[in-house]
Amino acid sequence: MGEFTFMEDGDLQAAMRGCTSEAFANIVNNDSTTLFASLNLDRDELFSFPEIFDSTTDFNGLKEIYEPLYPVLRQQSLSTPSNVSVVSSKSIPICKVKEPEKLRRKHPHSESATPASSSDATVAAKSKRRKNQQKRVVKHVTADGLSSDMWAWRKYGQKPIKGSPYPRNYYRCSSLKGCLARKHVERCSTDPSLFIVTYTAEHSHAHPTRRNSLAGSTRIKSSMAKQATANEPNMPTSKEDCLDTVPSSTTHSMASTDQDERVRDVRIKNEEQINIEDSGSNEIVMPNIIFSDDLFPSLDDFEELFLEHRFAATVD
DNA sequence: CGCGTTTGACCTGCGC
DNA sequence: GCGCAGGTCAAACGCG
Repeated sequence: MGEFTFMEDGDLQAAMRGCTSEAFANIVNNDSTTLFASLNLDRDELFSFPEIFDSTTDFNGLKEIYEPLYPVLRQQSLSTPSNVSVVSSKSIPICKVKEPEKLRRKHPHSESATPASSSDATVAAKSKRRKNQQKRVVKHVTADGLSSDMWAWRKYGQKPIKGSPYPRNYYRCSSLKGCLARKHVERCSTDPSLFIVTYTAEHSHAHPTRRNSLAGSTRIKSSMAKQATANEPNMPTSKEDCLDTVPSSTTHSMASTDQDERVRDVRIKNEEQINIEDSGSNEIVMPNIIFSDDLFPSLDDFEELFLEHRFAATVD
């Protein structure tokens, strides 16, 4: 915490508030110089705190990033309702996502679509939300992340997507007949190691028990992983290879300890709670998780993630 | 036999 | 109104 004494809380808050989409775009482009200019920050000053910029590709990195910021951000969130964007480590992979314009058309009620001018307002007024544009949860996950989905899904369609070399797969919940939950999975065209998973509607039934769902969905998972890696010559395609992609927390879960199960539950919850109303133009990719910029998790969400991870780390 | 995927056809929303 | 693209349906087939 002492590392931040150089910066008054107000300065930090200003910096965080100043992390607009423009600044975020600079992060996306790894343009730190422009980023610091847009944030009105001294680059050298910031780089004197390497823990902020150290390579972090796991949740420990998230902890390292967020822990020093937490009290300040928490205070700010309590005092001001304004949006807060948290600067991610520059080493966290960033995935440029879908066409913003198209998304605005499809999700005219998203914040990013707020008309800035009368002409924009006209355009926005012309746009109509699709009938079935219900609440959506967009996640970017790795192949491992795909395997950790505890729901039972049945594939009902596949479509080639314009502009993407990879097809989109459509799944519906097969745990209960009549459940309206849907999801579609497509490989991120800019980062083939990532998959864009979009959930629509909600399950009309309780979450299947962990063990049962694992035991009952082995076939689903392996086939999903197989599909996920289809059209990708560098990815494993055999069933054995696919099983290799299942994270250890899942593969050994059948005979895991309660401690393991608790940690796994925290990890699963971390993924499940990234609820996004509409997808945005830019997203920050965490390991198995990606946040849309205009849907950036609220500070409360981040706090919960942080506390849960802290707990998980303690258990570990 | 039950439950899964595959895949072409069909439906629907949206831009022009 | 037309065409395009995304989303869904359903028959055929495969697997355990």
